[in-house]
Amino acid sequence: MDREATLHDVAGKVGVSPRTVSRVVNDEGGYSPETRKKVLAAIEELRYRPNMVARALITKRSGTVGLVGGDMTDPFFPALAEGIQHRAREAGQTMFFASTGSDPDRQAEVLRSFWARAVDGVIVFPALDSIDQLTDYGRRGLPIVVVDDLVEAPNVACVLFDLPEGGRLAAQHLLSAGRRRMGVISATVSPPRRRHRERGFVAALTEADGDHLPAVIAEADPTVRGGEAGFAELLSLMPDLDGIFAYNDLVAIGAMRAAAASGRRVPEDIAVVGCDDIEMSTYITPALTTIRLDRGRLSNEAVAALHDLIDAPAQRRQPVVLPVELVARESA
Amino acid sequence: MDREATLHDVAGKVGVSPRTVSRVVNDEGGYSPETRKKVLAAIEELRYRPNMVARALITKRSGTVGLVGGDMTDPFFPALAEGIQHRAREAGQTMFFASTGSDPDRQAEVLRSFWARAVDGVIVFPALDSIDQLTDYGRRGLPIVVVDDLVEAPNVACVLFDLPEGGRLAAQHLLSAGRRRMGVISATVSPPRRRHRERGFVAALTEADGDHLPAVIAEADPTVRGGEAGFAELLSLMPDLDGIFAYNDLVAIGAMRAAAASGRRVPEDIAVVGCDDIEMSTYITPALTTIRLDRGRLSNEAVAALHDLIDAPAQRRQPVVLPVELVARESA
DNA sequence: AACGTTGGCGTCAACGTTGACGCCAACGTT
DNA sequence: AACGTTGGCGTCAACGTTGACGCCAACGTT
Repeated sequence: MDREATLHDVAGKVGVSPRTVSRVVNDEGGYSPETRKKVLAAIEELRYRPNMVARALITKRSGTVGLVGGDMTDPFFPALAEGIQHRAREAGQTMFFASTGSDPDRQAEVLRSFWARAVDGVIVFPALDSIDQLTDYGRRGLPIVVVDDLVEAPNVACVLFDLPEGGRLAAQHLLSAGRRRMGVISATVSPPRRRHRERGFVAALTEADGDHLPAVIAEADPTVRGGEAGFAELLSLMPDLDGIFAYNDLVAIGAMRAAAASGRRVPEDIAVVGCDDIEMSTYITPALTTIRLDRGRLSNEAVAALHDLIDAPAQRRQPVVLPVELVARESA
Repeated sequence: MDREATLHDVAGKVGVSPRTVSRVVNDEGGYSPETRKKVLAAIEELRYRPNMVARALITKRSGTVGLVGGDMTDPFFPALAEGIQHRAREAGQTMFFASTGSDPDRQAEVLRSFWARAVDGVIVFPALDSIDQLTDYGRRGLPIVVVDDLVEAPNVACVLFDLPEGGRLAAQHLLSAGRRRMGVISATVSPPRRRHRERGFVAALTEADGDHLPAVIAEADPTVRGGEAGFAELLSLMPDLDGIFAYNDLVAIGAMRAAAASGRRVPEDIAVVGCDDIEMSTYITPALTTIRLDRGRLSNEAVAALHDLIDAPAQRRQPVVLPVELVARESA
């Protein structure tokens, strides 16, 4: 438990200046092959590791990225965090993680703490009404990748799924299964400007021919329990409901449970389409028909966009839009 | 996007030395109320935030904790990470996260990177055969909380669930439901020294009176697919199997699926008990009987143990053992 | 032979803090 | 009146790096 070795210790051992050791450590060049060999040997022997804190203080690069999520217990999230963490590690970076519960104040606190720790960039699942915060940090020079929203600001890049298309696919699937009286369960954590799924769904219904009714819309927490409540709300708006498009798979599962509890069969009486394609959706009975969002793809694109932003700030870039697909199983 | 304000800027504005501003920022005392007020006003106006990197360089405290997990996509994990992150944030700390896939080399890499970034401590779900690593870092002065294993070393504290009791509860439940030919699906990622569930289960069977057979044991990945494979393996060892205790709920779900696919009914033909009590277990059909591990409790205890260790290193402490309970649902 | 270039270093200062120490005026104590 | 204490600061150095710069010997060029 003695002190960690520093550049100075290595330099002393080899008989060169710390600056030369630093050059070797960073592969800067400007040293002879023999010096290099001796330095590397001393590094090995003393188990020297560069102190990232000291390095960060002067370079303003800490080798860290922050992930700001809504709620880790949302089953959509872990695979994403895992992917992002992987990619970041491949780039030699370590990942901070914090969740906001979609609360803008907590998001502000999280961003402050990340910023004070000199993160090189952050990937954010924005909390409610927090665009100004993000714009502000972008202007102050923090590279930010925003997921699932469009933010126009310096140092901000956007990566989103084509959720309107997801809504359209869900609507078409339900329509072609003969459903005529449909409801959407939206999420309270999703502000109006981010209701892309819902917009796509409603638009597809509006555009389609046929005798179907316009969709009714309920709002709920994005959880199984929320789905149960959302189902009840939809039912009160349209008692003979025959199709549901849910904000995510958890909500869809909740809706299916509530449907079963009310004596309705899924999909015979009510067809249900979810969104996300979490693992559970395959294992549930009936297996859930859903809009698949490719989380591996999202992780890759988000990290790539962030590194882009870090390497070449100031440059404008187009939002990255990721395709979605409908996975037909048993529930619709 | 101009430079961030520093102590120096605040000091200049107020007309005191940076050291005095630092004293105010850290509530050290040694300044007059009027000075304090002026300093706070200037801090507000300049939007000054202490630079944690500079602070960490000299205090050797970075205000960060690291969480080293096996795999974020294991549904047991997110609630835990969420809880830990919460508690850490309450203490003003930011959380690093990295997963190892239970690979000791990756764990080594993760610990190196955390250490280089001066984490104040880490909470580790140890990878296979990685106790020496942990002992080593403990000796070098890193406070470590190890989950679900016993490690005797300086700066290392242990928090574990009473898994032997979990195994015992599962065995008793299956026995009292009349099961006589039982199998255990263990996990490949769990080294022999950490097979507490299995030991408890087998011990309870051995101790119990009756005409039941000794348990057969299969090994599998701790996933649904693993559970399916584990079921097949158990069946090949004991074709008329009537009870299963699975490493975790995912494995139990896999076993139930394989049982159904083979035409067996759960629980009538084969009773299945899982372990963890993940959310999905309530929603699956049949709902899973399982050993509940209280993850909120684990988060709290782990963070508390870590802060204990950080505040008073060197001191010996007892492992914290958390109780478990059996939740009877439909599958057994 | 005189010159410019370059390889291989070293020196110094700085990043933004805090620990250690010192100083002085104001005050209380004897 | 002389003294010790304490409140309220300031100064300086250090944490472990890297950027900027300079220096010198060795070499190639004309």
